[in-house]
Amino acid sequence: MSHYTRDFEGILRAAGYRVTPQRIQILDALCDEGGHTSLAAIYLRLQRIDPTIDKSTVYRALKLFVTLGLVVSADNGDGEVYYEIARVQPHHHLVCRQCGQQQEIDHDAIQLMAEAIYQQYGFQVNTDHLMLNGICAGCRLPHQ
Amino acid sequence: MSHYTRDFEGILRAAGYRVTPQRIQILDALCDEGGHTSLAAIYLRLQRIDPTIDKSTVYRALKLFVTLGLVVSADNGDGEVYYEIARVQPHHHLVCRQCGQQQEIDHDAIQLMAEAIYQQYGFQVNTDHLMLNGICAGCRLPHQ
DNA sequence: GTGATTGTTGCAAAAATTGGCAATAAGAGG
DNA sequence: CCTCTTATTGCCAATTTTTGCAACAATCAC
Repeated sequence: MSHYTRDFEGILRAAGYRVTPQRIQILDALCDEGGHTSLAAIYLRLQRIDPTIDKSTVYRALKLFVTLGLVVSADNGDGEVYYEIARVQPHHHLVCRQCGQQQEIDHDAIQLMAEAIYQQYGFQVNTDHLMLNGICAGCRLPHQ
Repeated sequence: MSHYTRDFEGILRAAGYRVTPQRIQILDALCDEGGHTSLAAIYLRLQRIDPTIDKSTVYRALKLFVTLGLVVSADNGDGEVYYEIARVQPHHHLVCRQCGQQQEIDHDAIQLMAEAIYQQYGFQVNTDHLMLNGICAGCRLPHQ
């Protein structure tokens, strides 16, 4: 599976975990779905490929991937948790409270904050994937 | 109940919601527990005061308080979600991945980031209560 | 390959969270 | 104070998420 951005199998093995077809399929599903994907969507997709995969396996795999940093999870605010393959260069999202639209931003602004915190508190922040709420420019300004 | 930092009842009423004994008791529990409190802890405490309060009522009340901004919720990373009375001056937490210790920080560093994002994207971030993971100074340095 | 070791899986049961609904009670208006 | 309106509650059922465990299979040593 060459569409992975990282050597997931190697990372799994290096951490002492096993590479199973279920885990590979779950990673594949995450990759193919592209952007943010919910657990329900992943499970549905897997069902079509291999109906014997249990939902608890998906839960466990996703939790493992998140703790390993392979996958990044975020709560959209609508209650559902979304999962996404972690990129090498982390990025973040601005979610508008008004229109619900999401905007990706890069790491720069976050990096600034992380450095300030490091200076002040000696704490090394690991900001993989932030989800920031607020009001986007379009909604903030009265439409003219 | 004068130990509230804000006029919760007024805020509830102003938003068209009713002030019920259940909601007051849940707010009291949040206040008295001080720092971060889990839903389970709140429910346990309420049971001793009034065993007729249903768990679903606690879920609903907490969800309402969060959307109203009266209460702030954060995922510690250990799976459990924690709730806390929102302060007027928002603050944030640094959670160490190694030792699990939490450190409170004030809004300054976050404010900086929010301003940078506003400058660059026109997006007005609403950062009520952030939970940042990383490595604290004690764990990062080899103990000497 | 073959066998041993042990992490993983699927299943089922348990626990947590959410949703529907009739009865109740908070708030408004007399 | 009484009545009316309707948000809220408690109860129950449905749904989602987690957990325990025996069978299975990935990995390693040979």
